[in-house]
Amino acid sequence: MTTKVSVDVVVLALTPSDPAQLTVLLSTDPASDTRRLPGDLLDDDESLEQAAGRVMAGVGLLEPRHIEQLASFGDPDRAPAPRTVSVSYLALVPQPFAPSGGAEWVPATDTLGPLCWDHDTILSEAIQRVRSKLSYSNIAFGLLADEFTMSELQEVYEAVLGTTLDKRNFRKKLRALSLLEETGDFRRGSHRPAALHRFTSPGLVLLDDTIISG
Amino acid sequence: MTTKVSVDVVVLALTPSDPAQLTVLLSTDPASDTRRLPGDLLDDDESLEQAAGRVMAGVGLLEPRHIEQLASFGDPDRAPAPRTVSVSYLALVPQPFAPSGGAEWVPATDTLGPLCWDHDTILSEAIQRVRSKLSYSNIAFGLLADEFTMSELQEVYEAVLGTTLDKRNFRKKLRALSLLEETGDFRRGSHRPAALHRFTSPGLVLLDDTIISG
DNA sequence: ACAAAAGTGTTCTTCGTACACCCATGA
DNA sequence: TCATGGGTGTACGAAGAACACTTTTGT
Repeated sequence: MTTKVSVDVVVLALTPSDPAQLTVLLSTDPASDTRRLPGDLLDDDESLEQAAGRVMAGVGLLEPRHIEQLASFGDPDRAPAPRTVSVSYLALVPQPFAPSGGAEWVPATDTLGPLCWDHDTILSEAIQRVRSKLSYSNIAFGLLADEFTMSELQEVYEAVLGTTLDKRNFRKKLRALSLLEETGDFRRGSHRPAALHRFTSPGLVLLDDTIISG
Repeated sequence: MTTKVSVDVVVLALTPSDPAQLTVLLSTDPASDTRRLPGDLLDDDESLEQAAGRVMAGVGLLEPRHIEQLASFGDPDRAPAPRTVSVSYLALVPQPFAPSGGAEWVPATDTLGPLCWDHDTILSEAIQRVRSKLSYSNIAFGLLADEFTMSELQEVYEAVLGTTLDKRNFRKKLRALSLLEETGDFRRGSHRPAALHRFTSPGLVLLDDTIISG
């Protein structure tokens, strides 16, 4: 009747060297020497969100762009005794920051080596969550800086969905949703300058219809 | 670091006398004499799903048509001490069965009187979940018997979404998805007999596109 | 015969999709 | 001047939305 509760956090970002690739922040479990999601036991006087914040601070992340509860996992044998229920969170950041606490960034491929206990399951549910939420929300903002080019936004969609998208249709669709505004600034490189955009609403916005159609 | 974990279940059905209305199964909290969601503390050796099954059995529900995890709630002051994290589940049944264990069916209106602790929040998240899942899954099967008429199916959509829908467009859309098949039987009344249908797949099916368009 | 719900098609508009070229800059 | 990524429009087909009457049964 009395159980340990852990809060585990899946922190995702795009890989800077290969923006078509997601990367996840992992710690190492000292006991089994395998990788695990950052997590800790819930304190008596903190909320689940506070615990998630504490876990993130422990790996060097103070302010994720987005965080939401993912799911809870409670099979009696999901982890070694004592019996522990995991409440897991999904956090998004615009790029892989320098981690602390011995954590490191690992490509979140499907061929990712096994993680501790059921953390593989948690990770794949997290990626699935981002993927489905891309199509009916502005969750992409979590993987982007405040200001971004349309190509960068499209890269987020392509990386998470694992597809390529038509540039003209993508821009047309997002223009129609009027979630974005131009900042007036430009990103410069050895090519035509790219107009910077931001999302008009600061947080997560859920849409009635879908952003990317079947 | 050691916490109580409760599993609470939101059981929803359509009201038979008014199929445009959802109804929810509630218990009464002996301490505060207010209504609450059926729930119990997690046993040491059972999974979360098993606990949800035990809770449902306690109110007379052995086989819901559908059950899924909803979310977890863990604010330190969400309920009286000892500090308890709630892992909540959503269950759907085709009609309000005779409850046991002192539970009763209550209309799930927005003007529903207050429930214990944060159970209002849990209930409204549950209704919201059904509402959004209607548009990208066949979750309506949870609120229907094995065989049903197209009008009954449409009633589920209208009750949960709180809208009316055009009969011809609704049927056209569902026919195009080919989730349904005719059983060959008919429901008879003082009117033209209605063809009975069933879902071709037994459980939850997630769709790529949306069933009901904006 | 009448009441009550079942069943069915067409038109119009909107939205998705496919597709190729010029532009502005840095080197 | 060249390489690089930025930026734009149109034509076609598919799907959504609006809309009203006939059918079959029970009483």
